[in-house]
Amino acid sequence: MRERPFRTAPYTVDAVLVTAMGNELAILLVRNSGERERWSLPWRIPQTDETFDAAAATAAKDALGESPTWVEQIGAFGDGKRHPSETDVSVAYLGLVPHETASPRAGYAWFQIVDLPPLAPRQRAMVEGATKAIQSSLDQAPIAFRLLPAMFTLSELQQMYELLLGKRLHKASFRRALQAAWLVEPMDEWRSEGRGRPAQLFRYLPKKKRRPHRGVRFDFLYP
Amino acid sequence: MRERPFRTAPYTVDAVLVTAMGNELAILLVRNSGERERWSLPWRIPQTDETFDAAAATAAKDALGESPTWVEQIGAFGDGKRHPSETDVSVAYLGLVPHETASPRAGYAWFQIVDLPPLAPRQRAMVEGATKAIQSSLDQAPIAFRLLPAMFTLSELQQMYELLLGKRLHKASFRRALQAAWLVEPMDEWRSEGRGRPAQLFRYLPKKKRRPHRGVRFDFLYP
DNA sequence: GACTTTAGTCGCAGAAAGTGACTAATTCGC
DNA sequence: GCGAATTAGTCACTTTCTGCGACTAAAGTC
Repeated sequence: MRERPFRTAPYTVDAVLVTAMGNELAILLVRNSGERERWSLPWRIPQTDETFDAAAATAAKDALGESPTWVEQIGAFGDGKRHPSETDVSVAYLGLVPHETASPRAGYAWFQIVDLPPLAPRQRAMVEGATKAIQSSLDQAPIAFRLLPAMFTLSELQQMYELLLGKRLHKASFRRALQAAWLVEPMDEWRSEGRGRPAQLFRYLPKKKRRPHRGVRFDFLYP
Repeated sequence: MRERPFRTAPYTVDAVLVTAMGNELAILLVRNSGERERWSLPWRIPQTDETFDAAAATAAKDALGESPTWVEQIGAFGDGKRHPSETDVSVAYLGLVPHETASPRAGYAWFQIVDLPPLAPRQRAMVEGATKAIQSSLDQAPIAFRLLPAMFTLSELQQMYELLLGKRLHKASFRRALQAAWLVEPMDEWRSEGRGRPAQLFRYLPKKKRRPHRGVRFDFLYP
């Protein structure tokens, strides 16, 4: 922590906006004004009486024009690591965005998470925190569903889980577990993807309508 | 957020120190100086160049003379809710303490979590955040083990899980799952608890020595 | 119309979980 | 000293769940 008088709120709210692009997770970065090829997470200094959550939502909307489908605080970061804003503390948020509805505004761009440009140390820590948060709440929260559009095929859902878990799943087992967990509801619509039999569309089942069931465990992996 | 110049670091680090007392979880509070029956979480304003983690550890040591066996940040709290320190932001930490080694210093006392005295709104939010963090990482992190002394009997471990999960477990299933998960290692010691057959002591198995295994799921409940 | 491609289901074999009854080792009451 | 009570620990049976290959279904391609 540096010693100096604080003239404005001495912390930022930073958004780690995540989407699934191709077969990788991607994160939204914004080009630093002035510097040619320096990028950073979208961040914002909360206004008077603006909550953290609101500041994160605003940062996301500035970047994408849309609100994320899932927003979750992942912690406070500081501990001496540098940040573009020069503040001492940053509150980090994870935001999930379906790739379909996610067109970045000018100056913003998606970067695959495995191939990020250099970031300030504190922001790199926040990205790592976000990926950990995704991993750890994958079977507690509807992470996969929030990265998909409202309606999706079961194959799309399975691919999303395979991406997030980093392993292949067996089709029949995946669907059996899905049914047992009452996570999903069939629609009366089908979508034809060119070749092959058309797939039925499903949507995430709101909690209220669920029957009692056991915890989900997508553990079944392919050899 | 109030508008005013900040003269000191405008945030606190607050510790939610949790232990298992009897058959309930309990939290450590400190009596507010001056006020008769007002209590609050132990908190601390980090010194220059003191990390959050270090500040939380110091707050815990001031309270108990011991470091917690598990320390984990649970997020930043603020959003306009009041706090004894009058700062705008608090970074909350969860600390786990085995009840055996936890003798509070003067002015500090354990309160069962179901029966807390009134707290400032922001601190109440932090307590709720801590209980949520415990629930959600119960099967990812060795929460139960960090609330027990280094050596324990399997009955004690089972009781701890029953406390944390809020449901009864079946003895044979519990032990079978425990074995499959390689979480625990038998010692060459037994402890006689008065009446009944003496119980063998176990300890938490350091990660390195574990064999590959499937995710743990203590799901088996009694009727 | 045969072939390819993707969606979706069936059913078996083996693994794991739920459960009650059993054995083991100690203290307590008499 | 000895049986009852108490707690620890295991066994074996039944039910449920999982891994997985093989199957049927419905579209496009040539």
